[in-house]
Amino acid sequence: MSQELSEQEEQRRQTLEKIRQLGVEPYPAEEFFVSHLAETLKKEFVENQEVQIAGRMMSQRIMGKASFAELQDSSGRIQLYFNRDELCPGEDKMLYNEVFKKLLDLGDFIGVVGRMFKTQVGEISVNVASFKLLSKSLKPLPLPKIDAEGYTHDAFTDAELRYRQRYVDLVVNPKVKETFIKRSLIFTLMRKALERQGFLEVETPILQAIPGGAAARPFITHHNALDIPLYLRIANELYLKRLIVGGFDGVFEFAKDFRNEGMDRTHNPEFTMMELYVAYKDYRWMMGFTEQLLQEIVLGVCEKTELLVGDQIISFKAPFRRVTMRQAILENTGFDIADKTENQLRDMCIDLNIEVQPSMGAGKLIDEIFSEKCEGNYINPTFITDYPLEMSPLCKRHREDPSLTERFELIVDGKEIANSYSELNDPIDQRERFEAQLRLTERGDDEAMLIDQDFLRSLEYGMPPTSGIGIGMDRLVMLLTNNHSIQEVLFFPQMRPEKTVSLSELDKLILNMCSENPQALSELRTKADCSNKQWDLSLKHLSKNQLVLIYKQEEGVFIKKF
RNA sequence: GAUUCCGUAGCUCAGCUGGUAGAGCAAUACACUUUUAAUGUAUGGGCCCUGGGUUCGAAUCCCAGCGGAAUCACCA
Repeated sequence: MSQELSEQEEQRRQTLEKIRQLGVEPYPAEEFFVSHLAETLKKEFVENQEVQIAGRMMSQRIMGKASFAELQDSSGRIQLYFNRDELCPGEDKMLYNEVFKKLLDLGDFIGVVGRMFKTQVGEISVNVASFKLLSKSLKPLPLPKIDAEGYTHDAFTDAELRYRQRYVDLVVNPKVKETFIKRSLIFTLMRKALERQGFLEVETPILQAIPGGAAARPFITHHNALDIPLYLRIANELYLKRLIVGGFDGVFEFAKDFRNEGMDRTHNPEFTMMELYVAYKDYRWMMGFTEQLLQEIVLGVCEKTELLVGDQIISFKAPFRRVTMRQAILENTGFDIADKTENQLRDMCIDLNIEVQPSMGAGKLIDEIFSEKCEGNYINPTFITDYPLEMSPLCKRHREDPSLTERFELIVDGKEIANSYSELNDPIDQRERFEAQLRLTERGDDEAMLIDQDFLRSLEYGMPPTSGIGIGMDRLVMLLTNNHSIQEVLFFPQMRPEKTVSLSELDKLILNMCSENPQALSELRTKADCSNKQWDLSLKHLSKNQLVLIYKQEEGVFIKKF
């Protein structure tokens, strides 16, 4: 697909040619030895030290026989000083006059050998003795500039462009890079903490025949050889529990899960969840473990337990507050949900102006009340505990109240960050709960769970008492990096595909002659003044890009706009 | 899915109640040996998101579509 080139892109291609004509390879193969990173050189300045550095040239200030440029590597930027007569000591000033001044463009990768010095203004710089083009850039980058007062001008801010072309975003917006470095650090810290406990990192299937472990709509795909539908996992819970049955004491997985639901600033179709299962523990133990884990991670990432999210200060200092679901609803609405029937709960929802559907059971109704009226009010980390039985089909009954379960969710900044159970290990109870879910499906709840027979079989062999937790990693990263949209913490958030249809003149001509009303193809052919070959090509192009529809009927072949 | 806002040069944006497309940065050319949002002079660069309509005339008004953002709904 040949896209029209802008003037600057044409110029850069011409420059590329000139470089080749000079005998310089714009994409050399060999290694360029790098001795230092920009940031280290600035932090540990040693006058006259010889260094070799590489990166993108991000600015150029040419002043006749001397010039300054900025080199950006993975660590940051450092200034380069090019002096014509030092760079080209002999008669031939080509390298400076031609290659550096004219043939290098902003964004090009160069490697530089030189010595450290400070300019008169005190800026740490590299006095370049020689340089080498490492890779030519053919597209101009957006070039935000920071002025003396620290204000950024011409910042590359268009969210659509930033997400679609994250590589550009990363080159040009250092804050974005920071976010992703922090993301990685969060994963590393969590992994280390889990390994320190002796837990085993495992991998379980992403393609599942029965999508279980959560209430959500799955993506469906198809396996050709087996000729069966397969689902992208919505959770890995049931597999991790099988491993506990198999005799591991603690297993965890950083799992990409997939849910075929709406997209907005807190939901991406694929997201990352850390799930952990520990044998012989209960949800109370897990609360203690979780608050220690999070406190440790927050300390590691932010160097303190308090952090600014939006305009609120959130403290991750353990212990976190613990509130039962019943208390939470009582606190926030004045209603007591204890011992209420489904109908009473439904009336309660109506009183609270919460929309209800006939498919909703008692559990779902309580969940609605909580998420509508309570969840948003818990800003500091809070464990909400003891959820109603019906909405927690994989969770053990509460040891004191059989209508409740031993479950908690961790709410921070009004949003769920983690969900945890004393896992249900009674196979008969588990089968009944699945069957209850099945009845919900029949009532029209398309998220209720299917019965995973093999999982039940594994429970029948016996699973030790186990506590499990799932932590929404993307949301955790959002919190710890103070980003309020999930797209900002995913390198490549899901976007609608770009329409990259480029049409030839003839394509456009034919397209303009078509309308939503079908017309005979032969009629159109006579109007279009072109060769048969061009005609054929254009039609194929247009129909391939779903711009026109060509179809056959008894009366002949017809064409219409899609 | 609903509502609101947005789509103009490589980037950031201006362009009023319709009348020949603008600025800064970037680009090109020239000058300039410690500058730093370097500077000075000159020059080039636009399917004004797409398709219809109204009009003598549309970047501008109307309709539809595409893409994005925000809010809500759905949803962990």
